[in-house]
Amino acid sequence: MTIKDIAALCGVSVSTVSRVLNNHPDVSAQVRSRVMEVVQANHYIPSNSARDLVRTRSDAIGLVVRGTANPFFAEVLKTMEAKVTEAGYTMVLHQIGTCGDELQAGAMLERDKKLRGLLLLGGRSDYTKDDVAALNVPFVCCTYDNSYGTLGEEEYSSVSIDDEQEACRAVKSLIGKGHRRIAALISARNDRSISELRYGGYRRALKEAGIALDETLVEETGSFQMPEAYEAMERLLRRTGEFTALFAISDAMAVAAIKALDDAGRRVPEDCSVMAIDGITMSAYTLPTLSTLIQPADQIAAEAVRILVDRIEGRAAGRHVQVDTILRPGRSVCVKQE
Amino acid sequence: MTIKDIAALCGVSVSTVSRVLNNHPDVSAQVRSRVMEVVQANHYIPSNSARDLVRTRSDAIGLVVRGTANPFFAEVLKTMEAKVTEAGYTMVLHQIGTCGDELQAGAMLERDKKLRGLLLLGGRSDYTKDDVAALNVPFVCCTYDNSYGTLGEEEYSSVSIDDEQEACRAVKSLIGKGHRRIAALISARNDRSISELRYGGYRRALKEAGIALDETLVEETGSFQMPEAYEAMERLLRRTGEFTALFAISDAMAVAAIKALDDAGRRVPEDCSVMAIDGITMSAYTLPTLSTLIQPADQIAAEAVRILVDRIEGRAAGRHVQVDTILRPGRSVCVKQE
DNA sequence: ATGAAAGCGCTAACAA
DNA sequence: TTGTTAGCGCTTTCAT
Repeated sequence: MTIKDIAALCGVSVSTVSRVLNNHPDVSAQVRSRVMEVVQANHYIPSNSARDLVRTRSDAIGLVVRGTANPFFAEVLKTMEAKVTEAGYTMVLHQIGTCGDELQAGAMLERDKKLRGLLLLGGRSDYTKDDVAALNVPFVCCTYDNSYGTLGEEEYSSVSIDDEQEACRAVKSLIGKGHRRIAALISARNDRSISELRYGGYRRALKEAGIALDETLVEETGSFQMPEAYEAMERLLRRTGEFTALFAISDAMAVAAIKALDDAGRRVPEDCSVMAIDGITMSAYTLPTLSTLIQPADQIAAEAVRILVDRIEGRAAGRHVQVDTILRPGRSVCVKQE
Repeated sequence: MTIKDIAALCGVSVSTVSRVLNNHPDVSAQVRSRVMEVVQANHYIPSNSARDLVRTRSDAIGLVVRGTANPFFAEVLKTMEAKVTEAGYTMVLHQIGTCGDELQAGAMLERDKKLRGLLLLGGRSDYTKDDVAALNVPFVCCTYDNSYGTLGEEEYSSVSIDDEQEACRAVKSLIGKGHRRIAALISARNDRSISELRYGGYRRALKEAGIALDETLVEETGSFQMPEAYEAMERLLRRTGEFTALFAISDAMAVAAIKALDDAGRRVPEDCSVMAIDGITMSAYTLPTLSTLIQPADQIAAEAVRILVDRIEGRAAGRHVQVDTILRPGRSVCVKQE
């Protein structure tokens, strides 16, 4: 069933049908309702391929999300959609797996949907100049920047928290409670991800407090999933129990770690305080509730859209915004017991 | 940059470039590498719109997922993708919001991507004949069936758990531990969703045990989110404390309820046992770990793909499979205390 | 092994 | 207000 069939069925031309379908004003009410009737009756749906192909320009902003599982992204996404609409654009969402290439996906979307700009959520931090050459529209990296890459400040935009700084703050809050033996649960020491940045903050906090780094207190999970975090925590506890606090680079990992501690007979926070970064909804409903630094999803989303729209409309060059986290006190941290 | 530009740049015809891009055999190695070179150098990406438009048939199976937030869907999705590939098809994923229309989205995908079949994950349970008339390929409803609709058994396929039956089983397990005052946390009594089905199972379990239904023990959350579940539990506790066990229709709701109970000074499971249905990863890492009936994601996914492929290849009519849940014992249930 | 040309379904000039 | 028509970028016969 094509637009031609509908036209024939109605006894009008394809352009008239097209006009009805696209809400163009100059169609008589009679013809309009007759066409709609036939469209409904035949369950006709226009081909987006044909539409996209013929349209030379759209008001679409693309959002490429990497990693479906991340609950934090769901919140960001919601606000982004609202802000994009508010700015008079439409949003085209595209999800890819953890191993997908967000720049390639973005380039395809740009091509197919004639995008005006691109929002990248949860991507890699090591783009090269050649990588981004595939993109011909402005783009904003959300929740990460190009810390490990070769891009100049002017060549892209970003909105994120200062991962190193905030991790440092989290660990210092633990130190402020009298803790000096502080373990760390990270995904990997050198994976060019957020983990590496936050691990750096952990090390700086210790250093600035005059505490020597003890590598036996650091455990790598190899992923951001709860089962792996639980197992890593078991390994750490098997190796040493010599710590009174734990810093985890994500909420999900912290919650799994709390269970591992509990299973090993160590109460949280009495025997071990636990502090994390993320601030997802779930960790506010677990027992004990998690003490964490919240990444402000709404603010990140709003800022990202604002920057992108500014760039699209020619009002700005590459801009880089770092938003502050907000401390969400839970019940997983207490002052060091004697 | 179009295929024409690439052709011109290489000094060959568009058909030759097309052949290279689609890995057709009859192109000389020389020409092939030259074309690839130019494609790379110019970051050329073919237009999917144009491709989809001209292709009359594909090997694509569409998957429409309703509700991004659901962590259970992520697991199902993964297995589905694997099974679809294994069967020699490619998968096209399309996510829609909770308020989106999965049948309309499916029909669009079918049109655009020339689908051979459709997998529906997390949709409504009340399709009418006219609703599904928009679909011209076989489809399988996953995690739900058409309990409230008007479809005949032959008109569609489904893979799900028996929600009423499994809820009944969950509540009976509580009764088996000596509980008779069992509260229920549901999303709504009559929302034509899984909640209504599971609430029916709750009522039947009570009835078959000779326990009168006490509506004051039933609380509606109005959503499947944790904050709403927590608030609903607070309302319930404010109204009455007269129960020794709680049945929640989902894991996430149960975890939030446990916190509400804890905040009200009621220990789980000593003062109140909690039992749910879902079996998501998260609830195995909260304290106390949740006792729940697991929906076997892998099995549901595998079964759904198998049925769909059978239908596509003409080997079967509408088929309806109900898979059993698996009890995952946690620490949230114990025998009734005196 | 390569090229020429038709046409997928639609929108948007341009005509009438 | 309505119809005619030229492409959008690509794949695919059919020639060569």
